[in-house]
Amino acid sequence: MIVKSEALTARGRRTRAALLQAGREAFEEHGYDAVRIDDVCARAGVSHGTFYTYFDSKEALFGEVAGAAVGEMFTASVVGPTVPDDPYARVEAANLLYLRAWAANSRLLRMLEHIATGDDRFRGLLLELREVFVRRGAEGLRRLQEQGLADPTLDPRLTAIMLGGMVEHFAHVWLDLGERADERTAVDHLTRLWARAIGLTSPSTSGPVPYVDRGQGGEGCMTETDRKEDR
Amino acid sequence: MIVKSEALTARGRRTRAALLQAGREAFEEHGYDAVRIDDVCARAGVSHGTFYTYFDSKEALFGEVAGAAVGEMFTASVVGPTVPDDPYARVEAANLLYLRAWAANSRLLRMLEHIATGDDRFRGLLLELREVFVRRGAEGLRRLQEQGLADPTLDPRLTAIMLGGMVEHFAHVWLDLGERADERTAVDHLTRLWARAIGLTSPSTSGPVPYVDRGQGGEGCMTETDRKEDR
Amino acid sequence: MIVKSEALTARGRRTRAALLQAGREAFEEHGYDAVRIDDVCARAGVSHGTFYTYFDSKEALFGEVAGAAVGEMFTASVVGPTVPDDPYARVEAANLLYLRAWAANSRLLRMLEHIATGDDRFRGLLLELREVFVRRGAEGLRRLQEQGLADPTLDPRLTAIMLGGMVEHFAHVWLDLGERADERTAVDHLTRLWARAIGLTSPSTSGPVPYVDRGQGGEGCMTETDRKEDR
Amino acid sequence: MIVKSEALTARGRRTRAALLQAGREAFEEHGYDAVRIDDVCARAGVSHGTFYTYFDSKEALFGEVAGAAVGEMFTASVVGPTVPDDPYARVEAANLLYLRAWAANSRLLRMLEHIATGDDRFRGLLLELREVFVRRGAEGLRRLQEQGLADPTLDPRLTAIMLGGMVEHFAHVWLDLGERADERTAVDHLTRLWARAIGLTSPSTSGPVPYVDRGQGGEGCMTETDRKEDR
DNA sequence: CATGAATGAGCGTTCATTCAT
DNA sequence: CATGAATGAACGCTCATTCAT
Repeated sequence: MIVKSEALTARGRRTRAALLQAGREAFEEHGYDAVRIDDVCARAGVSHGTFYTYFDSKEALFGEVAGAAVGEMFTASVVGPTVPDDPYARVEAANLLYLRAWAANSRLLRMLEHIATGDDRFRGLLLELREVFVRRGAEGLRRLQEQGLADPTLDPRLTAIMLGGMVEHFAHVWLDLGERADERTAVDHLTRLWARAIGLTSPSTSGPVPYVDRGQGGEGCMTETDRKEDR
Repeated sequence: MIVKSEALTARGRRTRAALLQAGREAFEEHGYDAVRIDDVCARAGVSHGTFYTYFDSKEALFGEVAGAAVGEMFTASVVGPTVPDDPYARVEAANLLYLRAWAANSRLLRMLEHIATGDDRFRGLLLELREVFVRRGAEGLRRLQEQGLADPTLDPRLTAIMLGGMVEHFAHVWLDLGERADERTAVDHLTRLWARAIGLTSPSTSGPVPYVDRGQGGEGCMTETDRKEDR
Repeated sequence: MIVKSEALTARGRRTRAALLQAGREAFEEHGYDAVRIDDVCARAGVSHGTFYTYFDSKEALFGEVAGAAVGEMFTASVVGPTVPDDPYARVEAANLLYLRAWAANSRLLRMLEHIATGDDRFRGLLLELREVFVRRGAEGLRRLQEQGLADPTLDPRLTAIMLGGMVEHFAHVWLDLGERADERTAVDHLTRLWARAIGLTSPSTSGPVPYVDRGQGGEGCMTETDRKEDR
Repeated sequence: MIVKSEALTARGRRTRAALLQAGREAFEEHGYDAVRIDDVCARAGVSHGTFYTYFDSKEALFGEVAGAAVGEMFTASVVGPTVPDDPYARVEAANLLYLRAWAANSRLLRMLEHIATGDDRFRGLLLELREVFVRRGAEGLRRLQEQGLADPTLDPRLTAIMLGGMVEHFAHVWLDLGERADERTAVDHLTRLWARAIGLTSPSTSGPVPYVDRGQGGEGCMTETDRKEDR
């Protein structure tokens, strides 16, 4: 994706940034199709023609906006070294970060998915984004498997796609479709499901003790979570 | 959604059906925006003006097409009584059916998601579809919990959304984004992840024995599945 | 050049003809670039959108208009059998017809020349037009040569191009650039120059006796033509 | 045509000359309409805004470019005193020079013709160019008539226009439309046609003896020229 | 003098929808 | 019922020209 941005003066950089910002807001508010170049220009406080000084087309603008969102996803969802080395805690931290990163870019990423359906240039961007997350997840799982902390019979890539998809999809349902849930409960559930799905065995005892039904009984140390009523 | 279909002659019914079928095909092939009324009419073999005898607008046509797809999803994904009463087997059957039902309607459902973003009428249809599946899943889980076969601390609705989302999202990645995987492996993984995530304890011993790491050691009775290499 | 004209109703045919006529007039009056689709539609009494029911583009409209003009040139400039078999008389008749045919299509043909410069589709039309006239002229000359009535050392094609060009160019100067001359004098001069250039020898004595300077004298039976003063 | 060129520094003169040269090249390569001020500036190595320091508009630039081309036509096509006083030889020399002068300015002159159609300022320039050549031709013919070397019944101006047009038009067909011919043959034909058309009688015997059919026979002292086959 | 950012009028084209026949 | 001609609002994009720095 070639970008019109060589040799800009300070003023030019300001205008370009204003258009980019205005574009991002407009796309988020109204969706790709509903956004008119005029809307973006009005919001950025420039005339119609100025837009084309900085972007070749509406599509090009979206390309940059989406690219920025993708970049933010990458950086925002890295589980830093602050988080303790406990696997469960790290999964939990990752889920939390992912939910939040998605929350910040939800609308744009949905748009990217839609546009990518019919445009190979955007399809590339989308697949790249996806691949980074899939790789990261698969790598994490493989390490756990090697440490004997997770079921070694699971295919790392497939599993990463499936469990990563669980989180992503929930984010969509929660944030875009209005499913009511509080963040803490959501992250707690996601993490427990994830951890147990891969058979995660905590080396330490930190984190909620994963449920293991040790027999046919069915009783155990459960606390009733806030049960959600149907709307 | 009011439908223009009262009192049609036989000929009229045939024309209407042709338009509906043509519309469905056109939407699936080219996507909502790219479809022109002309395309639909040409495919149905009627003149441009005739379209408006049967549908109020392009949107109305899509409404019916999407409604039909939703209906198919409902009927296609009911796990029949043929499947044995084993919980694991029923989850597996449900996953297989859901993957296949999605495969048959993938494009239309993605379109419905997209259109629903900006149109409340379609949003209703989408939420209705989602709700049926969520209810069905939550109900199933609650039953297992009551039978002591699944972790009773999980919120049924939240869990159903998350695990259902896992399947749905994987279907999208697999079918729409071209992730390579064979159906058997996919269903196997989805089912194992699902079953273990809820702490499913098979009353019988049918189905792959769920992996349970019974201690700190990490050895156990696992069979190596066809490990998939990264692409 | 594909034409949008299959299966038109009487009404459609009328509208199309109106647009064609309106287009021709507009092009002739204002030139290709200055003509707006709106102008054409207003003149034809239809709305803007209707234009595109019948023509794919402004260029397509011009293609048909130019094609019609070219067709008229062909038919209008055929020296009929009414003209006596005298070579000189036939050349004269041809020149007169050509001048008049050009007069009727001058502006359009100049536009065709201009557009053809940058567009191969129109270049083809232009070359075709030119070729027909060149062939016709070369053929005529060859016949005269075979009859021993014209200089056999002249290359028929080259000569036809040059003398034909003389007439065409004069038509342009006369009609488009406003050079003042009356038709009779113009045709008379063109014909005499043409005839003498190829060494035409009249078999009969009809027509103005071609000037032949039979020595160094320089006297002869000449009538002073209306001498035109410089402007 | 007022020109922005008073009181330029050396640097200014260089910039102006660069723009002029760049403009000429751009016009010749892409045609008036297709040339963007940006193209010219880029080619001249100056910024967009600088253009308007030296020229009032794109049209003004073309005016100067065209003016220069017209000037070159004037100087390039003067038959110098080197050419012997033989009339035929001088006509031949003039034709050759004219063909070559046209070759050097063909594209620009065609553009001038086109633009002059709708712009009176350029129309003036065009008519001036034309008038100079017409005058020159008419004057030459008049001299020959007075010397008794050419048909005195021909209107000098009209004849000059017609025969001059023959040469000019051939140049166009040859150079712009790609008619194949070699220069020598072309000049030979043009000159023979021209000479015989005005009934030129050579005082000397230099040059190809003009074909004169001196009776009804049709034989004569002709030499077969390289006969060109139809393409 | 040079720069290049900003301007904005202008135009070709699309297509869902209406309606006379 | 079917037809298909007519409608017209809407929008992306171009580019010559201006002007503050």
